[in-house]
Amino acid sequence: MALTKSISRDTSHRDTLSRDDVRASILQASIALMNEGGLGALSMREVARRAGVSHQAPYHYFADREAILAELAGDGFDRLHDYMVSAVGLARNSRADKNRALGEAYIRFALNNPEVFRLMFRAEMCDLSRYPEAKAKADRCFELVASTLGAGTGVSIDDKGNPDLVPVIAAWSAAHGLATLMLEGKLGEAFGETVDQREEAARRILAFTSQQFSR
Amino acid sequence: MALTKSISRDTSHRDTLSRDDVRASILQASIALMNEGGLGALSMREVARRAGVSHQAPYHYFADREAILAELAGDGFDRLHDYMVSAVGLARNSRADKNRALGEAYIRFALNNPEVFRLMFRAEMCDLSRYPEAKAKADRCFELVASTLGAGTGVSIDDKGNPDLVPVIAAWSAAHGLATLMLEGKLGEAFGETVDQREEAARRILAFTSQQFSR
DNA sequence: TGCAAACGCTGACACTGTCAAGAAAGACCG
DNA sequence: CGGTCTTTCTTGACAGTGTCAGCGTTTGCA
Repeated sequence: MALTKSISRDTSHRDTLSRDDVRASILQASIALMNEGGLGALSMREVARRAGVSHQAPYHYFADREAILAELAGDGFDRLHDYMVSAVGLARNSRADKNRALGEAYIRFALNNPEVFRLMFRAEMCDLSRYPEAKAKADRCFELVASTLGAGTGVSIDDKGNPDLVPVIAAWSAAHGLATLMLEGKLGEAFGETVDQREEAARRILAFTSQQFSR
Repeated sequence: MALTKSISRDTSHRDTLSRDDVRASILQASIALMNEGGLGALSMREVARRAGVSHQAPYHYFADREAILAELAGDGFDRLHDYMVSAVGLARNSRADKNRALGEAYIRFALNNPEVFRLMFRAEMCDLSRYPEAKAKADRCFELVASTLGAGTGVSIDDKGNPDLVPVIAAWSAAHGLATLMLEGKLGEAFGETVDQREEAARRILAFTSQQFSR
């Protein structure tokens, strides 16, 4: 993960901060701000203040605000990937179980990391096409979803040789929509206030959906 | 609709703008800005500039920026309601047809009004609990969804006398997730670039979903 | 050693949302 | 009619933002 990478020139004997240290502290301050006050509270100047550098220093590491957001989004996709991989790995061997585990992991990630989830799925926050690294991490997530769900729904090949993504997208949409609606509070408080209660509610709804989708 | 209401004190003999005219022009400028440059481009000062008033005038009609957004969101929910009502009315009598028409209308609205759709479903944009009028309009949409889909999936009543919303939310999530993913460009360009092409793709996916949901 | 690049700072600019205070104009009341 | 109150709208200010420019200092390398 970008935050903890320690590959750097050996500058540990110096008492000043190494390049990577500064970069890491900028990212760490960004994450803290995002989690405390939402994406709106993530300002370049406040980030710099928290990182203990001048308001201009972050520009030596990131071209602009969007570049920081892209880095955070990339990390988010990596972590979502972890969530999903381990959930699918733990699930029993049945395809239906793996599919449900995938959806549950997706929603668990969203509820536990609301701000970064918003960031990851909002086009105007960072245009991923301008940040190939982050885009690759996003694509990796999509491919995991497609290969897991695709295997489960028996993806067919159309006459052009492309796999039929319709069932994959349908199932992904169901999980993504549920995550989004819960995150934005559009389902009311009927489903509990704690994250645990909301996860349990999401599980029930997801169970219904995946039951419908399994024939 | 708030934009066209003309109930006002009779001040038409004056050559200056009436109160409602100013209010309407502020809202109109807000909508134009939102549609031109996204929600980020909707600033109080630019709105005032476009409406031809001083930068402070809008504060006599709206407490703050959020109040304008709440008004726009309310209008959006009214229009979404119109979309859905007329689509369901036109559909054939079968429950499945009405359900599919509802979902298609939902997505058509989202694709044709992307910015206001984003606004309507983002909690941090305007806290609807602070704007009861807009909240009522949102609730009206949800009730329409619940009554249409509920009738279609045979809503059961739990032991506390509450209807079982699980199937309703599951179906709503599927449509909402698809709308969101398409809107934010997360499904790639594989589904076409024009709104028409994307609507057609959405119809195919929605058709698959509703087929799965109908037993 | 010398030099160029990387790094970090201060200062400035245009922009934002919003508070404060005042001016103009209509409404209400004696 | 005169006086006062309220609404409407103004200009001015303040703190905050993202980011460009310019200037030192440090670093890595030839």
